[in-house]
Amino acid sequence: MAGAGGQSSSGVRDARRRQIREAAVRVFAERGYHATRVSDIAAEAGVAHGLVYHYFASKEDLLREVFRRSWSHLVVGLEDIRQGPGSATDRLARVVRLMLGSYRMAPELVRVLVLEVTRSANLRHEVEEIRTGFATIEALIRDGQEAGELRRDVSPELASYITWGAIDEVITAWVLGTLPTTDEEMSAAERAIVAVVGAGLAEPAART
Amino acid sequence: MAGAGGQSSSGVRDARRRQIREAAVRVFAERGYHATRVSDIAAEAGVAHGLVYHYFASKEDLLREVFRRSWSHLVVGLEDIRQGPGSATDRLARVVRLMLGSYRMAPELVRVLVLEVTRSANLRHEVEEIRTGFATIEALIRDGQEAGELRRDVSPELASYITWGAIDEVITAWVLGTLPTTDEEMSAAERAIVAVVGAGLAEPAART
Amino acid sequence: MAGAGGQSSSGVRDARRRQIREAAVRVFAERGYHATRVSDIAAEAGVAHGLVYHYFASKEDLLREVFRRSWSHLVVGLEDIRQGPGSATDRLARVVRLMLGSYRMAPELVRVLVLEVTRSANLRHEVEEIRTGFATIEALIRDGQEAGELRRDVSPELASYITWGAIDEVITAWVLGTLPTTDEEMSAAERAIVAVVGAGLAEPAART
Amino acid sequence: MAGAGGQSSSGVRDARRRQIREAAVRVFAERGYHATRVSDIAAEAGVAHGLVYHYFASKEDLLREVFRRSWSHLVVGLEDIRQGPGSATDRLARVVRLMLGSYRMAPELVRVLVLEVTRSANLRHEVEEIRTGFATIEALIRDGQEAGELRRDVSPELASYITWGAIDEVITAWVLGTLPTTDEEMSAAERAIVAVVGAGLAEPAART
DNA sequence: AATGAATGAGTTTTCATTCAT
DNA sequence: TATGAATGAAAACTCATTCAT
Repeated sequence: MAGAGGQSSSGVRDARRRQIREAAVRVFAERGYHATRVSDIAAEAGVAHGLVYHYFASKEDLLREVFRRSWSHLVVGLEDIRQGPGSATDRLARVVRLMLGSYRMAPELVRVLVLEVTRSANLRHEVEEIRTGFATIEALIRDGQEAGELRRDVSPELASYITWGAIDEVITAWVLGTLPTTDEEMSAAERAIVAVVGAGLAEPAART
Repeated sequence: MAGAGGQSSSGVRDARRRQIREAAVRVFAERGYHATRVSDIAAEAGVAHGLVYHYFASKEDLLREVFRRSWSHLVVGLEDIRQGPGSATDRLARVVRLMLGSYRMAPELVRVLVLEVTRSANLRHEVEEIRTGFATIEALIRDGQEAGELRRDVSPELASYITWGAIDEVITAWVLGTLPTTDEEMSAAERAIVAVVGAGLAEPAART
Repeated sequence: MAGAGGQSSSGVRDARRRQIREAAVRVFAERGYHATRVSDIAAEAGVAHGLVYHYFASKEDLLREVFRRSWSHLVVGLEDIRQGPGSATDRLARVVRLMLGSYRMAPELVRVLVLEVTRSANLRHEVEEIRTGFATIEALIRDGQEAGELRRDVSPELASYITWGAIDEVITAWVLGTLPTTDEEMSAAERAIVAVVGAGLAEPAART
Repeated sequence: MAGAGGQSSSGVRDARRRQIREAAVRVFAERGYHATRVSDIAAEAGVAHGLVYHYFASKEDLLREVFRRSWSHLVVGLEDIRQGPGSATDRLARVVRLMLGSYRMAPELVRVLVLEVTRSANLRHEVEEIRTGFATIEALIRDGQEAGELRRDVSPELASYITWGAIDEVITAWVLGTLPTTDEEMSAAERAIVAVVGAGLAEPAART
């Protein structure tokens, strides 16, 4: 009984944490981190605002948690792609698809990641974690260079920033509404990034 | 004589405005817009905080002013490049140089533009103005496509976001300290962006 | 039980609101609305100043609330008198007694009403509500005229302003300390107003 | 020359004082004393706000000055009436006419006197001076009682407050716009006050 | 005398966080 | 676990007053 109780209450605990976390994502996305009040999050989650502090140490901790949860998910996906099959160009294309796809799946979450975490000066530590994502792309590009598929006159590090920047800018444009987000347009954006970055990083001899 | 007097007192006013604006840039860059107190700006400028309100209506107004001043400068530079001589690829290279160079000239200012204004949800109206910069790059790319220099299978609009994203990401990395900012490294970054975006947007037949 | 709980917690809320409202009355009366700081009110109520904003939207809102609460009480009393028995002169006397009596009961409150609300240009909307009180007196006087008890050569509207003015001036004098407020003196003032206004408004034929 | 110069500059000084004082009256009337900024007054007068402090010690001093200037004018008028010819009732009528007439002449000024000075808790000293006005009316009424014209069962002091209150309330209503201010209506109000207060204070035997 | 830039004390208001229940 | 009342630090902003020119 204690065990079951423990489990079930642990499950309840997790459900509550999740409920609050997801409410936070929506409100952060809507109003921005700084303009969001803890009571807004609580109201969105349908709980008393004091309860937020049972589950999270602070407002910043909540943002951090939102970030970690989703970011680690992305990082795993990127690592899978890097270790997976296909040419470097194919795998880069898959990276673009993963990143842009995550916006399609959870635009509000991505909005928070893009507008709040990535650019926040306070979340230096988290920004470090973002580097993990870059590092995976960087490794993927280095692999491609060593395999003779990708040009070697550009450092893998810089190449990863350029790739990431292209993706990030498009997502930001979707988030801010400066690029349309119909399925058609989103697919076109995906193809455009793949085409430009693919050609831009390809070994000259290998360019189509 | 009255005219001269008017000018000189106007000059004093302008000098003060500028003094406060430049102090604001430094403090915004150092601590971020939200974490900056008006009294920090006043202290940095060496004036009483009340004086800030003599010259600017509010803290947000100050940020807006900082943005407009510097942004319009950049926009003019971009437009000059677009209308200037050279192949589309040459002019794209000049765009990259202008943007990255502005960071070299005034890293704190660019930091504010990049981290605060560009991503701020409150400054929607200003974000609109940012589009002007994109539009110029877009026009430059369209010109290149029509001249047969640049590939036509990517819309000029998306191409401009990709280009901008590559530039923006590198500047952000400089600002956040995740990429080194020695002269050597900054030049390497410039060459990398020019190389990758240039090749990525080039008409296949024209690729070297 | 839930109901009782709801009631009691609502009762706690109401008690706090009341506690703060009554503290506000005392401090407004003591220092005047403009010179009163929200923190003064909080201190008088023995709570943190932030709590004031838990219960009232702003300092002005608090004044408005004080006004509405007490004014509506007076208006009800006036209306009761108007509809009650007795000659018009008797009922006018009762009106005087009600108004002056309210000062005896809650001099601080009346002081706020008289010095702050009634004369404030900002509370125009509330000044509208004050007209309701006048209107009741006006109706009472009109009734008296139609019954042949009161003179008809003075409009009921002007007569109500004159009556009200006599009452208001005496209360103001009490508030400002320019007339003594011993029981004896207050009764004398009441008799004086009743006598003068009564005779002044009486139908000539009916004058004693 | 020195003498002439002194005179003329003294005349200039007086003109400036007057210019600022009259501007202050208009702005106080428009926005109320507390809500009026010194710079508003300066702007209304068309001078720099620093200049206000060359002529007046403080904002409160300015209000005090406005009050004294006009109040002493009224007090002189009241005293003239008291010492003048006619029955007590006639002279009371003249008092009403003087007071109401002053509103016709300078409504903004009267508005300041009525809404700001008379009711201000800060201007205790000035409120004392107001008593002078009451005292004159009180003396006039006492004279009438001693001459057997006015009833003796009401103290002259209370009678003066009642008279004053009737006048004050009507002026306040004009100021706040709750009574119409056409010539016709203003004359009707004057007649009403004279009729009611006159009959109310008359010796019973003498009532018409 | 005149200007208006400069000062800074003072006030309202917000909101993250704590805590009694 | 859950509530929401209570706290108080912190920050933007105002404006009377001073003062250099």
